[in-house]
Amino acid sequence: MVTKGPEPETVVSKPRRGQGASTVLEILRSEILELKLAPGAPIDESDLSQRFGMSRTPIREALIKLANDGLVVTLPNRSTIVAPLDLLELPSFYDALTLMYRVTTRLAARHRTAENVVVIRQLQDRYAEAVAAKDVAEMIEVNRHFHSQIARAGRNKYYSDLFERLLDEGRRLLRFYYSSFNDELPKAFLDEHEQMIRAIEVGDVDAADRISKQHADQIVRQIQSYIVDDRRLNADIQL
Amino acid sequence: MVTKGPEPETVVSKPRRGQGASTVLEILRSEILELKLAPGAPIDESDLSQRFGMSRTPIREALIKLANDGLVVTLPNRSTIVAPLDLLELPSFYDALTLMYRVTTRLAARHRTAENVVVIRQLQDRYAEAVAAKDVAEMIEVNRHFHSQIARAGRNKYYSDLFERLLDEGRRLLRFYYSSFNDELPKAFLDEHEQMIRAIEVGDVDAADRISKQHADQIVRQIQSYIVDDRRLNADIQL
DNA sequence: TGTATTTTCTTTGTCGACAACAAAAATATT
DNA sequence: AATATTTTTGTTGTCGACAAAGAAAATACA
Repeated sequence: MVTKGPEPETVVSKPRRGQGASTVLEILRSEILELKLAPGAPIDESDLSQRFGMSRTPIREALIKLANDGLVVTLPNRSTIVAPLDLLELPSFYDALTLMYRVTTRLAARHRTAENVVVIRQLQDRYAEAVAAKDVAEMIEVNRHFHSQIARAGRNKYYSDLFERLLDEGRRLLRFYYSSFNDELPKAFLDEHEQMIRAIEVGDVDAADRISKQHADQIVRQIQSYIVDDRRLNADIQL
Repeated sequence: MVTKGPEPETVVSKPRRGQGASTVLEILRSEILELKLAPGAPIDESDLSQRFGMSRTPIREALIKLANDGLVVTLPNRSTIVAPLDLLELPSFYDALTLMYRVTTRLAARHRTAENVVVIRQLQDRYAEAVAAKDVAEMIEVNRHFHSQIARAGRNKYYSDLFERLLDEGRRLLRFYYSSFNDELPKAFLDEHEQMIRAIEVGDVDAADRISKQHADQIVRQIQSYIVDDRRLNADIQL
């Protein structure tokens, strides 16, 4: 409690009323996703309270929301911990991720506006820059926004909410295993992204479906190169 | 604040430490789903605090969780309100509901244990009793548990979480329009449920898929007919 | 009378303190 | 010495109170 180890120490100036919880939420979320906070690590409310210079109440609110997103686990009367990476749930994760890739991209091909396409293209450009600079962190980050924007273009909040949750969890997994991130895969992504954008732009639902499935398979295979356990049972579902 | 109108007044004896928020959460959830709290109605923290005989802190925690489930909307610095029923989002709802019916039933057909089937059959029996007794409230309630249990038998928490959220929202819709609940549909459900159980029991994924899609279409059509009957808002709704 | 400004009032957001619970440490018991 | 029991310690869950932000009411002004 008193000893101050080598921990992440992002602190901000005291935010406005009503912004306390959300700023803490965002900072903690990114620290969890970037593994600055290790899976399973305990989270002390008093520590955070001191660190962010506010009382425990807004800290608590942020933790409740993180628990709802599955990023932390609350142990009653005991400390909250960063959600462990449960390898047994990976097959479920693969299954849902693949399905969400498909339905969100399909819907985007149907409902996208011209403005949507512009925003998505900008993110694709940023991704290309990250690949050129070999900036893995930036690649993971931009990749998430890229697909998140596609999902929003599909205009189905149920899907985009779940998809963003899955993308976050995936981001954590990629971080965990990103040592295997070689130079080839990011370029393959770049090409697939380009095809994806074109299908969305033209409104070709079938093409969007095909490419997004291929893309999901690619990602899943990458993660699986460590954990060989493919049980994506809905991968071939006809939509 | 002082006047006590004809409001729902479920009060419980003071719960144990750590149970405060969750009991409030469950009571509020059911009151929202059963429309005892009208969509758009403001929720006053002090009122609830008095009603449940606890401080505002655990009340607040419950409200945060309800907001995460989309059942209430928090207006910053102003009162929280019960989430409105947004008719413009119905197409998204139909789409997601149908897909979740399908994937959860498919997965259940693969992963169900003997024990799962027993529990599901018990719920089917309860549903049959409710139909015989023409107890609409019980039918809606049991129907939700029936499909929720099927989803859990599929063992994919991403799907079952989303599905339960959708079922809850659907429950609220059915409540809202259930004046036109006639005698025929519930029996059709009974039959479809029976087929569904059999497909799950035998492990026939294709049959499970077919029946669940049929079932979902049935429900969507039912909701749509209510809305067309009650209001003429279908001009903007994609049918 | 109708609009602009000030004041009051209600409700939320935040705070510091205390009580309850569980784990860890210390003591007793065999 | 090993286990059972008690004490201590640390952390969470809950509380009552206060401050900030809007909304409503009251007042001033045209």
